[in-house]
Amino acid sequence: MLTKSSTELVRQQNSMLVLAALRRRGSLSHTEIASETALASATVSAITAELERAGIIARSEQHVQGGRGRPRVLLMPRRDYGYVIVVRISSDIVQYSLADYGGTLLDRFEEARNHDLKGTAAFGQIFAAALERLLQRSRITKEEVLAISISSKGLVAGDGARLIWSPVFGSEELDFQSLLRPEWRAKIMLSNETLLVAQALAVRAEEGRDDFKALAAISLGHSIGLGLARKGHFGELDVSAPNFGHMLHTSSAGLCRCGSRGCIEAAAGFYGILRTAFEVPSDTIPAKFVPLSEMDKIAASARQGHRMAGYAFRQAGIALGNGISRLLSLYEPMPILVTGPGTRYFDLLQKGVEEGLAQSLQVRLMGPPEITVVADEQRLVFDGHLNRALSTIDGGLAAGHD
Amino acid sequence: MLTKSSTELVRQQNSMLVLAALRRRGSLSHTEIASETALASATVSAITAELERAGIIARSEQHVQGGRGRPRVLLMPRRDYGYVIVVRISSDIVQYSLADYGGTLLDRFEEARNHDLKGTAAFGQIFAAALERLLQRSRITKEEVLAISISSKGLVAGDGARLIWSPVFGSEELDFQSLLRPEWRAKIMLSNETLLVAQALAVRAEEGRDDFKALAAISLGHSIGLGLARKGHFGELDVSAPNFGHMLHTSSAGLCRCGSRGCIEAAAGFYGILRTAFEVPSDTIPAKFVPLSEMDKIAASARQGHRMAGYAFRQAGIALGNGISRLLSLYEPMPILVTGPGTRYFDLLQKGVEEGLAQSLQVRLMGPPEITVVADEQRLVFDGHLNRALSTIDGGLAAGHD
DNA sequence: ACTTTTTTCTCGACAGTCGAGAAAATAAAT
DNA sequence: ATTTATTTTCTCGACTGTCGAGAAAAAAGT
Repeated sequence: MLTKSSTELVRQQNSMLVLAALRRRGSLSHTEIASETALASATVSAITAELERAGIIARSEQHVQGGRGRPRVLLMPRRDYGYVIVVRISSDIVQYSLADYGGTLLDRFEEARNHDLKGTAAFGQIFAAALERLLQRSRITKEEVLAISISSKGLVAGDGARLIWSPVFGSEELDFQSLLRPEWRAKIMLSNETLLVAQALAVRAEEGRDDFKALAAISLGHSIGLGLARKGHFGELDVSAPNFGHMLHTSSAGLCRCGSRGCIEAAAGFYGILRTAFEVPSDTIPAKFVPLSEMDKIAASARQGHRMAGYAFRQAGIALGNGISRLLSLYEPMPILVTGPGTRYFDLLQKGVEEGLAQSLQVRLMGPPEITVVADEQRLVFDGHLNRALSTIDGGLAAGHD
Repeated sequence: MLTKSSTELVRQQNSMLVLAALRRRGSLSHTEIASETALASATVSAITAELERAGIIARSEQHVQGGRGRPRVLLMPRRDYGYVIVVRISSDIVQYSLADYGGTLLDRFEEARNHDLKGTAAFGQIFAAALERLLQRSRITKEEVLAISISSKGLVAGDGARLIWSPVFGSEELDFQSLLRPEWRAKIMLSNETLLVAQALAVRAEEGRDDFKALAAISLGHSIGLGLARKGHFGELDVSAPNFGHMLHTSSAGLCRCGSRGCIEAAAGFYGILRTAFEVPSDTIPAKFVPLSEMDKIAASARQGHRMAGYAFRQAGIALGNGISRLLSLYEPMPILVTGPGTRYFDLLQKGVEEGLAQSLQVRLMGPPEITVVADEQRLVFDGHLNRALSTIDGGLAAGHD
């Protein structure tokens, strides 16, 4: 059932529109906002006055200039309105970053993950301590932090705060909400890493052509991640991170470290490729973590014509291709963007991917999807973090009184 | 990018709300509308007055009564505001129905599909002629028809007017928009049949509990259909019909009549089951159409312990189970509702389905989905038709002037 | 100093929702 | 028969929001 609308909601929506425009473009003048949002000049005045009064945006002093006429005065988000903490949890390190409300990076440090310390309880302590350290280094109080955006590989619950399954902690659930709630008033956001990649790529794509509909980001590495970004009925971006890596590929295939058999990851993840290449029995997990150098060696021998190594990459490609074909069968056609450390072997995977794709009616009808390799996954993840955190902050601001 | 809002849009949204409430409940009084929509009484007055002036709704004469106080006067959609034509295209017959704006069925007839007459052109002629006949029988003009809602099994294009692939016409595309556009001013809507089932079931589910999130309807028969209904961010119902039946099950499996190999349908559709049961080579399509009596015989022998017959249903179940597990991997957990003629063999399929489901991490984590058999698919399809057609008409009415 | 140009701001008109209370219409009580 | 109580519907004024037009502001050219 739909929910009722009111004049207040109109203002809220249009406020968000103005804030989003400022976010996209950094800073805009009164007239630019009007043309960007299609709002009347008078409305822009009303909204910006309100936002300014609330201390959310400010007018820049030096009016940049050229031609004649009254100089434009630029409006922009006030950088000191608050702060955002971004945490990227990966298998070997945890990266903590601090950014301001304007989206500029203020501080960053990394901590190696201690693999001896098992369990979520221990991690929780280290995590909380690191956040404290981040505050102290920049002399910021908890109250000034508006959002804490955390990412990990794995499966995130619908409420966006609980990590249900992850390669790092297995199925031991990790609830960041309850971990941080008492002390922090910031909004806690937990996202799958590849979801953030999809978000960042979708924002980029929207800036270019405006016929953007949907895209899928696939991250290749030790595990296989999928992020989906689709434009909803009302023009809003709808991102999700389905459990692609552990979707069933073939029941006859090898054991996955999640405990099931035949997951995509078990064939296309690094350890799966290694297992096939070295002809390790398919019901053993060869390594907790496969260093890139090891993968590089297998790739090199594959490129020199080594049979099993080539076969391993080929099989991985087929698993990916089949998975993508199923993805496209269950969603609409969309371009595929591939990131992650595994992209350096994409030449070896490609033929298998094509083979795996060709088998389905969907691909025969619609043609194969456009598959592009995109570099710099870490940058995309961080961009996605900021994007998501800042725009939900803006949403809350527009909604609550302001 | 989001789009701007305005006070007019507010009225539009709230008008839709009122119309939707009247649709759901048949007829409501002023106060009932107010409580149902959470709108203020004054607002309800304004909106209903407008709708009444436009001839869309009317007050019923006999005020039904009980207690004391001023009697309530009931408002309801005016049945003679316009008409809706519903066409269900199935492999053997085409059913034409006429309903009024109030949603009551006025006329219905069926025509056997002539299987000798191949091709979409011939079908187009027969189709147009049948619509004319439907008008004449009830003495209605084309101008009074507000929507023509057509359903078929198969794959419908995103624009909701073109049939891209269907078991009936293969990949010969059928564009109902261009077929009917010049003469009819009605809105042409083409939907996958199982999508309509999902729509109808979702509407039913929403009436009961209001925590409804999503559901999947699977139709078992000669082909396998999937309809997905999910509640969007703004409370609206988002239905789609992905190409589930022709999603890849296993590349090693049999030939599908779509021309690909290993589709779910090729294992779980009637002809697939028959093929396995009779050990027909897996690269031949045994029959264009398998009569139910034939399937009943196979089922009977399976229930009496015949090995290959039981195996065939088991394999079909596994294909379904794997498919559902993949569906749940790529979407969120949701209940599965099974309809169609194939449900009479569900006892034989069930064990295979469970086996096929059990193989994935998703199911291990979230538990197996709730699977329910729902009877009377044809009724659901028709309900879905009316629901969809009438609510899009209402949407257009609220949007355009009125 | 005056004009031109461009941007920003302000004012009144208009569209919508809401709460409160008036008006309407009936049943029960006197 | 009249009054009272009760319930529903309708109406009025206040409030919030958007919009177009034009005034005010602030610079550059003449």
